[in-house]
Amino acid sequence: MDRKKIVIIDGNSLLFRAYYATSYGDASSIMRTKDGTPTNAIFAFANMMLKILRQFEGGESIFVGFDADGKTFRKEEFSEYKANRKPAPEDLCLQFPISREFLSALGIKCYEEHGIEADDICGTVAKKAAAQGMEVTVYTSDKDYLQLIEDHITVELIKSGMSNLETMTPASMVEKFGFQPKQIIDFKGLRGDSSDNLPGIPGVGDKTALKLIQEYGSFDAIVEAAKNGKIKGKVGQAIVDNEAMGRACYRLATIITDAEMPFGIDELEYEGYDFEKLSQFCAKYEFHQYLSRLPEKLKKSGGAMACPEVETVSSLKGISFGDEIGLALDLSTDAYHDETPAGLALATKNKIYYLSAEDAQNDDWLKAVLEDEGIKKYVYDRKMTEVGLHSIGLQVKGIGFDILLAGYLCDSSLASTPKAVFAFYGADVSANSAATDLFAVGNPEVTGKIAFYSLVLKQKALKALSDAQAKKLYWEIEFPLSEILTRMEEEGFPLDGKMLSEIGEEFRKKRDGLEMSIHALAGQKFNIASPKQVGEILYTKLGLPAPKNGSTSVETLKELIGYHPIVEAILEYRKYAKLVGTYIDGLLPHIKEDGKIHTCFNQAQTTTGRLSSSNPNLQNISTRDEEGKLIRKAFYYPDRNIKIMSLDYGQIELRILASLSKCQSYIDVFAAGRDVHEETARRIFQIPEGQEVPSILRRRAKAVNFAIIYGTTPFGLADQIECSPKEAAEIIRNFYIHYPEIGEYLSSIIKDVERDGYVTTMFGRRRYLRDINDPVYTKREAARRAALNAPVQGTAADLIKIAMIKVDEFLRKGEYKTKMVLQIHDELLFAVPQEEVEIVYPKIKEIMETCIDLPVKLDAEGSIGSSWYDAKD
DNA sequence: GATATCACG
DNA sequence: ACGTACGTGATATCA
Repeated sequence: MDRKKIVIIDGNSLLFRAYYATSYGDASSIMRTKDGTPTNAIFAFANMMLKILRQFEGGESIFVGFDADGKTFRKEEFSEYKANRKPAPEDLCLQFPISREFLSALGIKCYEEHGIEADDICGTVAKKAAAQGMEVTVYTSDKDYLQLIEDHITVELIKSGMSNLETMTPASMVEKFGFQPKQIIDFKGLRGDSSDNLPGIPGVGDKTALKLIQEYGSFDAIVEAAKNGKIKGKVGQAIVDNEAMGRACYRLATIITDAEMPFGIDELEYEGYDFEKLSQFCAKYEFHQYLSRLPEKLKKSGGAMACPEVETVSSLKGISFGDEIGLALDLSTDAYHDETPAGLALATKNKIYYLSAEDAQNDDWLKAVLEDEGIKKYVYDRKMTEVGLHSIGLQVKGIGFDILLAGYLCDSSLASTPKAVFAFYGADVSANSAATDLFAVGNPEVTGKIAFYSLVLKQKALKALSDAQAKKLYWEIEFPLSEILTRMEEEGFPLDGKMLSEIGEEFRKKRDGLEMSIHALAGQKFNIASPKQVGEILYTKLGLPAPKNGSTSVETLKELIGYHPIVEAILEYRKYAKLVGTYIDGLLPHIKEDGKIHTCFNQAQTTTGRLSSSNPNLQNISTRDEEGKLIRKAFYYPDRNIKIMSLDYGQIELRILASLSKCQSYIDVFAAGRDVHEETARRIFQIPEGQEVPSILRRRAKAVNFAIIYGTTPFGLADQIECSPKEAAEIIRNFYIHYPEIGEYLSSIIKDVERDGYVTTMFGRRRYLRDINDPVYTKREAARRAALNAPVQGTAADLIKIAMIKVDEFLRKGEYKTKMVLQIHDELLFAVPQEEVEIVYPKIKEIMETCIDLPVKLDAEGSIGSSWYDAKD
């Protein structure tokens, strides 16, 4: 019977080799990630592992031994031991901990222990494994290991570079060295080892040592012979004189093979790599090709989740389902309002059925299943599923779980793709299966997989929600909201393409006129849309003072107004080009036959809990610029009886900050209905009660309030309000003196994120900040600022979502014709028949202001108009 | 596909 | 000495 195989690796030895093999004598140009972390040794090390793992056929074991830092028993015994060694380069040291991370992701066990070295650990494992009947291969570049060689222990000696290996067996040992493996120790006792700073017997070199060993066999016998005068001359005398040193070198060169190990050999069998962990590792360290090079079969299987075959059927006639199925559409994810699904899949735990859209539309059995509320449908992206089914005339009831939303609540930074979400729950979502691209339209296999995983991962997803303390958020906010968003998207928002084009013509004329003037001013034609060419004209040709980063952004250009008339012209050109490109030509193709825009409200996109809007984005339609705002005139209901009503929360984030921090003076400002920026100005700039607040100070105070919410540093604030960082720091200090609870609250957030790695909103929504302890200052600081902002922005997002649910409930219960149509973070838009305005406006305002219980007063104000433009003050 | 710019809260 | 406001999406250029 074949012996089971085990591969043992001297981690330190390999990493050293890997480092020097890939630094090419020039440490400054080694491979690094974008942020500067050196990765060359890890990369070469990983390739070596790949080479080894590729030979695995199943049932092999693998283990890596490392040196721990600090003292070893050898150093204790002989202070000169390895004293000649230069410390490892810093770029290599930085990679030692990464190697542990890598091995963990790869599912390879490693071990290190204070007091002993990697060779003692590897030696012990090797001997134990061999004694248990395994075939052992040890990878190292350290020749000391050769003493371990025996019948079932082979050493792969790594020579120059990384790929050059020399296989050492008992036979090849004798052939190469002229003695047995064990005798390496005797050899070292005599000859010493300059690399470990072991002197051995002075005057005894390779040849003499070899001769003596061949003649006498062992170090002991040689000493004995020398003492008896059998070894003549200087050599014999040197052996006698230096016996103690020789014995010490002998001991030091001896690898310990009976060290204590807290694990058994049977625990080292390779069980495969953790796909998710490894893909995160590869992303983090930018090893973009690595995963695809690993053999598929080495992936740790996701348990009992092998995906059954997909059977394409034309009808569900004769097929019965239990009370739970997975359901998925064959529909591309970012265009579900533009296209209809090619088909759909229904999954049970052991069977998947696929129907083309056409067959589905004509199949009464399918309709019965879809409309049976008792059959719970588990889906990935409930909103898209419903919209897609409706688009081919199918109704669905009993959608019981949306794994996309569940994944989002567990980790808001999770990509909203089936692949990322299923992988998050431990599914095997390899890219190299037959179906390459998840969500490729017209692909029954992929659609089937999505249906299947949506079904079988539901329990895990529920458990994860529970662990993340996000069950309430899920069942009371996100899941009910997804149904509301479905209706909002399907309802759409009217846009008059003809009127939009007319408005656009004005913009186009102005843009084209400006283009002519700019070319005239520059004395040449160039592409004004190209920042590169603009920079060349401004900073090279016209000699305007160039900023050090070469930027041509608004902020930069505004500084340059007055140097040359071309600057203002470019700014204006940019404005009209943006309006035409994004809001005229960009919106027109999105108008559907019903004269409406059907945006997509992405519910699992932002890291803070906000929604986002896309295809097209209706959350960034111009309003600050007067001309840009004209775009909003084209959004109106052709039925002039239907008005557009907007209600928005005033100062929502500051109110939430006041609540979260329980800052009484801030709460009081809102309770009294005062202008918060003015009040802040009064306090931090000490303006007496009776005196008016100068507008410049109100502006500054407003910037300070924002700075607090955004976690700004004095430098950032200084930049905003154009003062010195010193003054800005003084202002911020002053702010915290007047609002101490806010300072304490923000400090507690930092403590939270440093301890937990995440922060939470008032409703428990988490945001993980994985960079919070990153060694790179800018990354760490960015994470800090995001941590300070996330609870505020996220709580505001929770709040308006709750308001939406309650407003929707009110409108439906009262059977109003009023429809909620858009959400823009702190604002809700409604289509309201004139006759309902008087009833719904005050009621919705009330719901928005009272839907959650806070120590601070909330304020929702609204306006109504015939167009979106007119529904604004 | 990455980068710069700019629209919104 | 560094580099410095949070969260989005769409468009154009350029490699």
